[in-house]
Amino acid sequence: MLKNLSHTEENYLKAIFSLSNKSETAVSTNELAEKIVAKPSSVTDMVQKLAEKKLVDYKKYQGVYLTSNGRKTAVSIIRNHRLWEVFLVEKLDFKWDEVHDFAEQLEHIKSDTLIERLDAFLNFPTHDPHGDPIPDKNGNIAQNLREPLSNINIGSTCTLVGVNDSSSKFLKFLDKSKIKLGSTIKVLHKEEFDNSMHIQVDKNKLSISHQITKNLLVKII
Amino acid sequence: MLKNLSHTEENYLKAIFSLSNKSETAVSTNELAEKIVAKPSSVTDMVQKLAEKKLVDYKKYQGVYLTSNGRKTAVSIIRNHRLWEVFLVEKLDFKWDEVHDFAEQLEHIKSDTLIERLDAFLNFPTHDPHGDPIPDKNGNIAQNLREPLSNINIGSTCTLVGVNDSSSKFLKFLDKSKIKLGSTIKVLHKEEFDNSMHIQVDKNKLSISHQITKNLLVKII
DNA sequence: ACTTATTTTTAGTCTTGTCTAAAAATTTAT
DNA sequence: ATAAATTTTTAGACAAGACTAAAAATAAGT
Ligand SMILES: [Mn+2]
Ligand SMILES: [Mn+2]
Ligand SMILES: [Mn+2]
Ligand SMILES: [Mn+2]
Repeated sequence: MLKNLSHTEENYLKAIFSLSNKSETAVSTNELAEKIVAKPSSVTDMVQKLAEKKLVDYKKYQGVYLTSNGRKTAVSIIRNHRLWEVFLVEKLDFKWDEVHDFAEQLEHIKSDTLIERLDAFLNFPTHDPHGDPIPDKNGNIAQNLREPLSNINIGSTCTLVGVNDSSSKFLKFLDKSKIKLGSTIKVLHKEEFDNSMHIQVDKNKLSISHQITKNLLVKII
Repeated sequence: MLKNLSHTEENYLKAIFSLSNKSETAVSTNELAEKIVAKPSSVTDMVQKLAEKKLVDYKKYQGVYLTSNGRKTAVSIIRNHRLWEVFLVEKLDFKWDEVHDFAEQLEHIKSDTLIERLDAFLNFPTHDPHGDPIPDKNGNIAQNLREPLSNINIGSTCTLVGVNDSSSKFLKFLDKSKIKLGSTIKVLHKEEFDNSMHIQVDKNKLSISHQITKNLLVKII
């Protein structure tokens, strides 16, 4: 079913998947180049190659879409990535800000059965350490309804279920502030002029900038 | 300390290491080509590249030796390989004949701390599922004294501690014959004309060919 | 010692994935 | 509607890693 692709090809598919989730329109050469960190000319080359392999639909100057096969491949790699991240945090005691780069390598391990065994070993987790849903083996992704904390009204209470920014810096800041997945967050006050918020996280009260609230994904209780 | 090498370069170092353990002399281009499954001309190219990187000592027509750095790198990859094999067997319930190809990929994961965490998670195993010693983090390899069953005299009793052939076919044959690591083997009879042996393995008696006895590594009790 | 046979190296080519520079298409601005 | 700015594609080049064919060095056989 799924072809044998190079790490590079797989990374392109993953990047196209993630960009096409944001915009719903075709992914442009330029944005893909920025995501992959390569020149647009290189992207054009690769995209033409992926089109030949029927992994993307591509028309000159019109950007690129994943085909059904392309999407399946991308989702499978994301499944690998997130399961390995769970393994690294749950079993090897890494912190949630340490695992992404390892998973970036481990996601490319070619495995018929390995990833299913890993899934079972981890007790079929539904979310990775950053709150992102783990696609099931058929490629279905649970769509959790979640929105940035910045959208939440004063007085409402919600639970932290994810983050928009998985950078080590951001995650370490959250650790320091004792904000973690599952934390109960109550919006105490919203500052008009800079959109900062005063919130209560579990027992603690603190103020956080708009920059932060945009990147905290919550579910209203 | 250890450079960033391609999978290919690492595989060459591993191959040179394993061949130079057998022969004690320089590794020839031809035997390396056979091991790697590539043409001798390709091997010459790569060996010259590794020599530039000071990972091997190489003189035209004289074969190749690992430098201290080359050996360190090779041993580190072997450590990775064997630890991942333990993980796959102990934690993911794979059989000992199923893990080699996965480990062949996993051994190349670049990891400062990952492999040390894995080691701890597995409780610092000393041997892989095929009885091969796992190098410690400093690159020291326990030299277990072991010899082929074919060397053992009639009447002697020994323990199976390793195999010379880790192919799936051989390992499955051993499973079928209820011969496993740790089994007690007593040599009941040696057939002169074909060097086959009649042995007792734990409770069972059976006859096995020279082909088999050469590949069973034992320690006399 | 000389001739074969074998091993090893060189020379030249190919594929993958990248790059720069320049051309072409599209979009934006006047 | 035309010109200017931007995006995207093409053309040509390069490094890594492999290959084939041919040359050079070493080893074996008489
Ligand atoms: Mn990640
Ligand atoms: Mn990747
Ligand atoms: Mn192995
Ligand atoms: Mn390998």
